[in-house]
Amino acid sequence: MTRNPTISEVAKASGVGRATVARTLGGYGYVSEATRKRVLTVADDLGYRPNRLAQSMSTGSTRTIGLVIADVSNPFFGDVVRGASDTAMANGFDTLLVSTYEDVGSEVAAVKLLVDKRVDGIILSTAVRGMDDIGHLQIAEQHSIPIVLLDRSVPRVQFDSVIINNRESVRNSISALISHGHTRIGYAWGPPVAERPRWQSGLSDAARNDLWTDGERMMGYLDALAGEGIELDIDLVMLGEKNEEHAAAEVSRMLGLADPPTAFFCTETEALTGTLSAIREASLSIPKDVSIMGFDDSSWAAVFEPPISMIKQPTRELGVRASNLLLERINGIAEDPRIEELETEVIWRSSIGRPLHVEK
Amino acid sequence: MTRNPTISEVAKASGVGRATVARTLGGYGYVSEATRKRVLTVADDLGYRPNRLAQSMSTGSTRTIGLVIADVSNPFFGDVVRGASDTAMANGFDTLLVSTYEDVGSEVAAVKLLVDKRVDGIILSTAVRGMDDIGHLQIAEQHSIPIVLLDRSVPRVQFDSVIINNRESVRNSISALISHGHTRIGYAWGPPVAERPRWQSGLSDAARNDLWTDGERMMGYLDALAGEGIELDIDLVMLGEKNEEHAAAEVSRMLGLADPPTAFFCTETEALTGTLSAIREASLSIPKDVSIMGFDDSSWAAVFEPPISMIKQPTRELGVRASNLLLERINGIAEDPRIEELETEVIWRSSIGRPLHVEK
DNA sequence: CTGTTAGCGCGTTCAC
DNA sequence: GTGAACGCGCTAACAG
Repeated sequence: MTRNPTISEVAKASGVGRATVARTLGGYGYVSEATRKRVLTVADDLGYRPNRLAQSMSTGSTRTIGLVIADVSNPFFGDVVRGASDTAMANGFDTLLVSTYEDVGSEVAAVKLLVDKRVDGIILSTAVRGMDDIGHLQIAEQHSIPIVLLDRSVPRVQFDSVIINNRESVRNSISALISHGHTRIGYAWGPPVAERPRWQSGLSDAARNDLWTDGERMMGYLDALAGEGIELDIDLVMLGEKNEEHAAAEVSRMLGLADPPTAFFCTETEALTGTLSAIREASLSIPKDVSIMGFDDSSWAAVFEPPISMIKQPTRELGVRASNLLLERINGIAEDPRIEELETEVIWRSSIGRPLHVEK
Repeated sequence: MTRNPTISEVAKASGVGRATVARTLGGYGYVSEATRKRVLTVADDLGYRPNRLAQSMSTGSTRTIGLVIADVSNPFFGDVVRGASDTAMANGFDTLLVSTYEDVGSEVAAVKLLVDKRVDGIILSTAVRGMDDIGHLQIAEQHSIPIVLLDRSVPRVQFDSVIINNRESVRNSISALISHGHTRIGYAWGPPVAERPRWQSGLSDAARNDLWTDGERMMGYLDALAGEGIELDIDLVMLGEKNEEHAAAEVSRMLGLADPPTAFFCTETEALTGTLSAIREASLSIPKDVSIMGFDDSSWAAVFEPPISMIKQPTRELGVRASNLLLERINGIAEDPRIEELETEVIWRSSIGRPLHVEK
């Protein structure tokens, strides 16, 4: 009848000491079978529920991991979260989720909060780029809370990371487009304008290495062009805001060029829908007039008319791996930081053809 | 240099009592400006971080809410989670997320866990149907942890709930299809077979009222048919497993009937892609041969050929409202349980036409 | 204004 | 086998 029976109420009600109750309920130490039974039934009758907060206070472990990502409502992250939290849960951990919307300030606040809540570890898809401050990562480290980086690494520091072979997969796909005869390939979307000097020519690979997912993909595009001796035409790269509307506008712009693209490579789902929208608007047909290739396979891509070729990421697996790395760290398996690079898979469908007017 | 400076280490280092430090750091009570400054800088130098666990232990509040849903990787829930957790975070709460995959056992475990972790409230998209046990909801109640039901209510008990006007929106859309001349309307997908006797004729509305999202939608379908004097043909309803493959198989089956459907209503995204896949397979064209209507608008539906008509739910708003209701409860605003029913919006696109062979 | 002290609920050592 | 007692870090009375 009391509202939140504690361990000592159970003790009182069953006529034993608190420690005995703690032992039976905790399943450790010696307890006579008789009293064990009794305590158990009494606890059940009283509706006893252990207070995990108090447990955490004395054990120093919350059995909770923090998951900091850009945006849960983005299908990519939705799948990542699923993989990560399922794996965590299967190991007795639950997950505190925070979305940062690519805002470094929010990320810093989130990590601090998670540290304060004493999570046992953090999986982080960081918003940090280039030379941004990483004090929050150090705070976690200082509290010996392990961090695993997901989808985006921070080359300056060594953390366990799980990433995708972005650069290589884009390079290969673009090369394939080129071997189909395309030389004018529109690209939606590119990295932030602020990073432009970094991926454009004149930088060492080492400097370029401190790039993000989008930077990596852009590098793949550049690699492929360079490999085939095609010069970069910056007019074919979408810069600026990253949303469907802007993608549509930029693709429209490109289609209006004197020498328009005969193919488009889209690095995200929204970039793809924006592109498709612009192509639709221009009454062009795929793949007769333009070829299309996207990133992140979705079920609708297969039923689209025509079905769209996609680079498919092992999205859920990304989360699973991150959780596993984190759990190993939490369990004190202290090796050197590991970086796992997962492979993408290209799903060829009929959205790719030969350009109408092959350049001489 | 010590690893996790506590409040008393800060006290020692700044030559004052623990309480004074607690007051300055906690920002309550009186502290002279001079000592305040000193304590603050000392705390900063030491890299002091409050232990939220300890705080929660003494205040009895964790500033955390639990969010129990079916599946984060489902775009619908992804958006719900976004709305709910953003709203919570804006109010200083973070969210513990658990997916149940529609398994009641997982749900029960999740709720118990959240209770044990002493979350301040729970938002629950329950897997409970019909007369399933709801002991876990009572456990939470007993610990005076408020619960807000989301997307699915449990009519037997009174909880704050945020739901969609499923029945009405489906009824209206089906009626519209009928007024276009369709009388054979395929339905993918229906409620579990086990519930069949409940939504089929012969039951009072009260009994039917204890249905789920899918049951509600099915009722809308039945309402519309009944309103136009069309008899239910159970062959036009997809039952059984709920996934894309089975949807495709069922739609193929329906298309093979002597008197096949001239329109399809799809209650979920996967049901829709499965349906589109089957239609593609059969080389039928939309809307000439068959009309299509879906639930849950997605960005690709607008760029599809032809663009697909959709019932759009205020998905994110669902999460926002749930959070707001929960926060009000947490803040002790104790009114009677409220049920908020949100409106859907129908987005008419060109996937709907007149049937080729109008029934006489 | 400031320091002392008693909890919060549980894990755990150490005698009995 | 079992119970008493201390500590985890912090909040909140209560004296001074």
